[in-house]
Amino acid sequence: MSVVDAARALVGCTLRHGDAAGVIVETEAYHESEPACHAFIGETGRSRVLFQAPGRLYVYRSYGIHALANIVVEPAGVGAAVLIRALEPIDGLETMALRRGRGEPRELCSGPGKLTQALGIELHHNDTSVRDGPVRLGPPPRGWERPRLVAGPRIGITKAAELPWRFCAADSPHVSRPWPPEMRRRVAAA
DNA sequence: CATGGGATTGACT
DNA sequence: GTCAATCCCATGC
Repeated sequence: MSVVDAARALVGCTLRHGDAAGVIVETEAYHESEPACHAFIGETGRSRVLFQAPGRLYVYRSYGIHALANIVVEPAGVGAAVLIRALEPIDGLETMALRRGRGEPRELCSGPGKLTQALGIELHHNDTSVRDGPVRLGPPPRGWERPRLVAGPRIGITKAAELPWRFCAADSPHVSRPWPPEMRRRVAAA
């Protein structure tokens, strides 16, 4: 599966660490062929995990402060991953609130740095498995309707900023940054 | 070994 | 709207 298809398909799936869990409502795709991806420069100490077989967790420190979580996709040898940018909290909200220092549900996981803090994902989770490891990817919750998706440019990057590789659950109040309705482009749910 | 940049957030004007 | 915090890593000397 291409990393862009994977980014679409991951919206609606669940991410869990211990008792804290949420439904993914926002993702971005990163691929070695474009310069915003950490794998663009090739396989280095940092990007090594991106070239692993699918299903590894790639965690790195951003701006010296935040840990950002990605799920590695594409076959081994191809550097690509999906950044998890926002969750709708569904479990362990009290734990999340303690870690975040604030309790409003929309402030718990509505950003890539916020959700890792809320779930307790740290750098030592880098290169663990999302199937067997402490941080696990799961199917959509029972009875959960697959959301309509909207696509747009990725947030906060300076290179390859034109690619519409950001995917959000339409109208979710838990996305990191909504964009105006006239800028939205509908895409088919994967 | 020194330096610069960054897939962010929260506080402040 | 602006801006600082803060650290890992890649690069260059």
